[in-house]
Amino acid sequence: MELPLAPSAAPERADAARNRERILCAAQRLWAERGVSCTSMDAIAAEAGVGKGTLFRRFGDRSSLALAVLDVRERALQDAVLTGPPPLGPGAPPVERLAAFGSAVLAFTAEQLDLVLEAEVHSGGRWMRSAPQAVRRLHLQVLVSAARPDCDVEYATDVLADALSAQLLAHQLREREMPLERLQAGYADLVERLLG
Amino acid sequence: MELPLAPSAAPERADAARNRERILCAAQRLWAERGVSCTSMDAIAAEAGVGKGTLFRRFGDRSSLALAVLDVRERALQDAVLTGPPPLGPGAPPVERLAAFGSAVLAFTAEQLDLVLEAEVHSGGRWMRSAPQAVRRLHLQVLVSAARPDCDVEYATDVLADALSAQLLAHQLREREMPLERLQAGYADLVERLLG
DNA sequence: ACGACAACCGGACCACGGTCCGCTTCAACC
DNA sequence: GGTTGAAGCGGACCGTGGTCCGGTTGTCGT
Repeated sequence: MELPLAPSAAPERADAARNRERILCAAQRLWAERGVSCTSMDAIAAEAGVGKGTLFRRFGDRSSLALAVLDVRERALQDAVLTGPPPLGPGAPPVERLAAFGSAVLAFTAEQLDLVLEAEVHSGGRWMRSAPQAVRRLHLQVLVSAARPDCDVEYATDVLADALSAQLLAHQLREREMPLERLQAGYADLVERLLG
Repeated sequence: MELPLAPSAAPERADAARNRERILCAAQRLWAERGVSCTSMDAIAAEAGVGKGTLFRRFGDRSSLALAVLDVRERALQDAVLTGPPPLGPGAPPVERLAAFGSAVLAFTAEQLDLVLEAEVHSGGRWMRSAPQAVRRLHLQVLVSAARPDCDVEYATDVLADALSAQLLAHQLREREMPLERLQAGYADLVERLLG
């Protein structure tokens, strides 16, 4: 979560770092134990032994905190995409990579649905601009462009990104009770139809 | 918003009906004047000359009120779909009807983006189950099924419905500054690719 | 006209997310 | 070690969405 956009960014003070870690741990623990929607920010601050102000200065708001908690796992996924074995990693044809990417993201999101929902939904469009989402989008766009440059690449990318949203996934998984495997297959089919 | 699910539902008391109307008007007026996100429920209750409790008992919560305000216009769209001229109404081949439907919904949503966002986003998945959304979904599903019964109809329906979501539209319109016409064309292309 | 009951009303009340500002603590430099 | 300036801290505070319950008002049967 440290964002040293410029290398000249001031280093973090020791107590600040310690508190950040404590908050992250507390959030992870409480959200896992009591559920995301049943855990207030006050409770997290208290669990971390920290004032409310500290929490909010560090993380801005609730959905950003969720994003920060997700960040570690997200990096693992990014690594697998950038340097892992095909078809998720480089080496396979674009359409196959897209299907594999969809599968991976769906699985990732399904594993921690509530958390991703928190980050994605209650953030007034900030989600789309968040770092991990931007990376995902870029990856999709590159592959779409490689598979079928003769179409509206941006629009196709939007559709493929949106089909992986936590909201849609939550609806499909919980309301319509569609199993994950079916959604993964459906996404693969969508990719094939759209770009194949 | 009266929901006489069973015809035997108790009739509405006169003052209750009057208050419901006043609230609906006040909400419409204030939201139009000051913007959706800048208008609190307190303000609406005050403008309507009604207690807060009345407002919330009638409409449950903020997003449901937004839904109620949208309801009138939604009906017009439904009529056009069910009894209007082709290609939006009956008579055209399914793929063309789907493209026309997408166009209409996108235009409808774009016209009142903030309101639809309010109804769609801040409602913990209740949006998907709302009456208008259910009708839209059913319509999509029938057409998809007619156009291409040999695929995962439910999944395709989900994708086509999701591609019309206000969140995606807001992102495309505001963040990426894609003009509405482009999105309508993109949707038509999506339909063609997916089902043609 | 009147009484009785249910539906309805309204605003006090609560919990929560988020802000603000006076005080504290760190760390860098003498 | 002492001084100093700034980064950091925490909890009082605010506005908002949403709930609750004692009092009121409409409606219906007589």
